[in-house]
Amino acid sequence: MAQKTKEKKEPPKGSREACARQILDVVPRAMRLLRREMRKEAGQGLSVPQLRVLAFLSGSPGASLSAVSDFAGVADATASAMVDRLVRRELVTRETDPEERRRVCLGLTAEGAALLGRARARARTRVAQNLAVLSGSELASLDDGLNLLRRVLEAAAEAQDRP
Amino acid sequence: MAQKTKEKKEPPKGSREACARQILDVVPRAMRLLRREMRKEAGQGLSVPQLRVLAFLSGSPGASLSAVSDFAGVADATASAMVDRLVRRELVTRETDPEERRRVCLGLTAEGAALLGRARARARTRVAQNLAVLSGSELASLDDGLNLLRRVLEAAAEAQDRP
DNA sequence: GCCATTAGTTAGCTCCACTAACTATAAGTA
DNA sequence: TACTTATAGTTAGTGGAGCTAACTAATGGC
Repeated sequence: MAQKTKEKKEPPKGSREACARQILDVVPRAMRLLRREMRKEAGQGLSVPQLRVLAFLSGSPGASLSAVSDFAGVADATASAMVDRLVRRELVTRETDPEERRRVCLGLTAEGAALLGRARARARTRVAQNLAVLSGSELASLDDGLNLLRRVLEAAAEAQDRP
Repeated sequence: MAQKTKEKKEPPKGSREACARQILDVVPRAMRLLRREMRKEAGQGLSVPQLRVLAFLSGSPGASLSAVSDFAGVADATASAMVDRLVRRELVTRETDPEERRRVCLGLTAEGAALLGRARARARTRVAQNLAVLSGSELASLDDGLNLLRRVLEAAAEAQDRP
């Protein structure tokens, strides 16, 4: 019954372990591709995390730093440094909230918004070009898979809050 | 009526652009999860790229540095530094090939192989736990999607060689 | 008024990744 | 043979991402 033939230590096909193995293999590769596409003129000097932060701020103007760190899934200090780099490039505004003076109000500058628009569109286009090797139905399958992966990530994020 | 009401500039559903958008969103999140699972006792102090290099050397003993950089998809200098860190931790052996004295022969030490085995198994298990939220058929769909993504990555890698 | 909590920042570390410049070996060629 | 070119790695220098720990400053509760 689904007994594996003890070839090394391969997990049974279709199992969670096999899928985990796939994730461990494919996700880092995909991430590398994204980074490289970003660096190659697509991202106008923005890193992937930076693009993500800009996109977040675009959708949540006035957000606090902890909102950013929460969204990005990194420590406060990391988010602070990331935001600081963006502020120095004048892509993001950072001012203390008049009420709640420990809070900080983040937002995009005009330049930041413009750059986000360009970088986002280009990155998407570049990735889309790479997707040309798939047929329409394959594209749909990939989309389904990504949605499932998203669900897994959301569940994992929740699980991390209350372990 | 899954017709969207023209919210901003959403690309048509199921298009390559929509899928690219998904990838841009989901892959970085997934990568973050992997990194964190690795750091949290799963990876015994190994980073994701380090684990990947060890796994590669496990399957290709005697590989050269350029083989590593090729596999990892990074510049030679990056691979050299990565390998150097592993050598300093005594997880990897590095000796010059007697024939072809500019070449280098890489391999795992016993400790490296043991650590790889542990870290790999644990990382897989941790990720597999997160997959528990999916049903069997969903798991299969995710697996399919990952295989498609893998194909895209391979095509992209080839395209990068001759642009 | 004091104390605990909360929001961010700073400092110090490691790793990843890049480019450019360099060394050393090998292979080709005049 | 000597000169040149190509190949394999390393070194140096830069910058971003991520972490923890320790700190400042503001708020809120008691």
